[in-house]
Amino acid sequence: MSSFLDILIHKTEPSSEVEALKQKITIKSVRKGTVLQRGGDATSKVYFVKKGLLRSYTIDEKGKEHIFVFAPENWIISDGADFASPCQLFIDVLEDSVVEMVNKKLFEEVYIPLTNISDTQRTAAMIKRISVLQERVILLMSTSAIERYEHFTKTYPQIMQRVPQRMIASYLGLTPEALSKVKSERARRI
Amino acid sequence: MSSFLDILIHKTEPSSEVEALKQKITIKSVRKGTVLQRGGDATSKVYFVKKGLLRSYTIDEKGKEHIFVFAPENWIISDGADFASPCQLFIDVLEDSVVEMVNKKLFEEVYIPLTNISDTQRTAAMIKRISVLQERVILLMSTSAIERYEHFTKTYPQIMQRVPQRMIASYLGLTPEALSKVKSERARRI
DNA sequence: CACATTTCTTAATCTAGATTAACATATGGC
DNA sequence: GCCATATGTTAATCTAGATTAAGAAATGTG
Repeated sequence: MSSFLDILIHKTEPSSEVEALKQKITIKSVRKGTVLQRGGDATSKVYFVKKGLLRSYTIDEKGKEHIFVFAPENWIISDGADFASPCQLFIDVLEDSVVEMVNKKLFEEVYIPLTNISDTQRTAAMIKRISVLQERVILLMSTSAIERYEHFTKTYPQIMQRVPQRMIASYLGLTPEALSKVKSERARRI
Repeated sequence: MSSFLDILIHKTEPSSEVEALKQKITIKSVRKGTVLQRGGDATSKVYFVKKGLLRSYTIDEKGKEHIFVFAPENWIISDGADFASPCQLFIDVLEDSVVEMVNKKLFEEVYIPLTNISDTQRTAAMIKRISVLQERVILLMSTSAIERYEHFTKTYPQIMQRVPQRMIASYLGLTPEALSKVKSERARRI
């Protein structure tokens, strides 16, 4: 995946529209702990992570966080809700990062038609996304805590090294104590 | 949503390609109970439900079914896995139905570029899909059985009437007994 | 209609994971 | 290096939902 600006720079016929769009894309260094977007915010942005690590999450009525995704280098992160509705997700910064950001509405309406990425490529990317979410739903419905943990370690070994265990628990739909327990039970069994 | 054939029929400039494609789309009446596709099958199809009701689901190692989606009239149903990998889902028929079916690879490679649906429309449809899956993941991670049930009754009242309660339990990630219990507890509380 | 099959409910028991709390280790800032 | 804060572990207790089993209600079929 190329960054937003990379794609625009390589656009074959530069036009004033493309130039105007480039102006709307912000590059920003953001420090660990910065909250970029809150659940309930009216407008939402799309972030391309050039460097560092971001996450998206919800906070339930009891104040508990549930991590939806981690986004390391070269990932895009945003609220998946259609932009008509207010966003569901918080997005914040887990490591000092550099991100490109663009308004989501702009992204969907202008950025996509203006770029050279083919229809097919973009469709393939979205199908991939849907496929990952499908697997996540199936895992949540049909597997135990330890199975989900083992799946995570295999699927995202890089992220394992970079986030505290309690956040992996949160991604898996577990409390930190439960993950700790379940890991030590497995260790004992082996 | 129009059916596959409807979209092709309204294509502005008919061509031999479009005609060839029409030949590849099958319309079929299928009886309740028919299994259209099994998890592990190498190739997968995309189904448009003209009439009736289909569902997709996995079967875990213990033989337990987990329903992924219901698809009533005018819905599209297919395995969301990218077509490189074997399919994860079973698809079967819950009510005598009429479906249009097309090979998934064909659908992605040929059908999409040949039709008049704009890029933007299709992108919007996929974003909607992603948004629904995002909400499903969040619900599975952060809410109780009864909350998920109440959300389902509000979101899919039509489906409520048409499928046995044990299938709703399966969709919610519950056993039928648990759903029955949780419903009667709520009824008592009110 | 009668009988078989599927579906739903209730109740008893069990268990994975939550909750609470206390303590042990890191990690980071001054 | 010292203290504060964030993180991880363990253990005791609790609980939502699973499992098992049995019976009741509904639905379908000859």
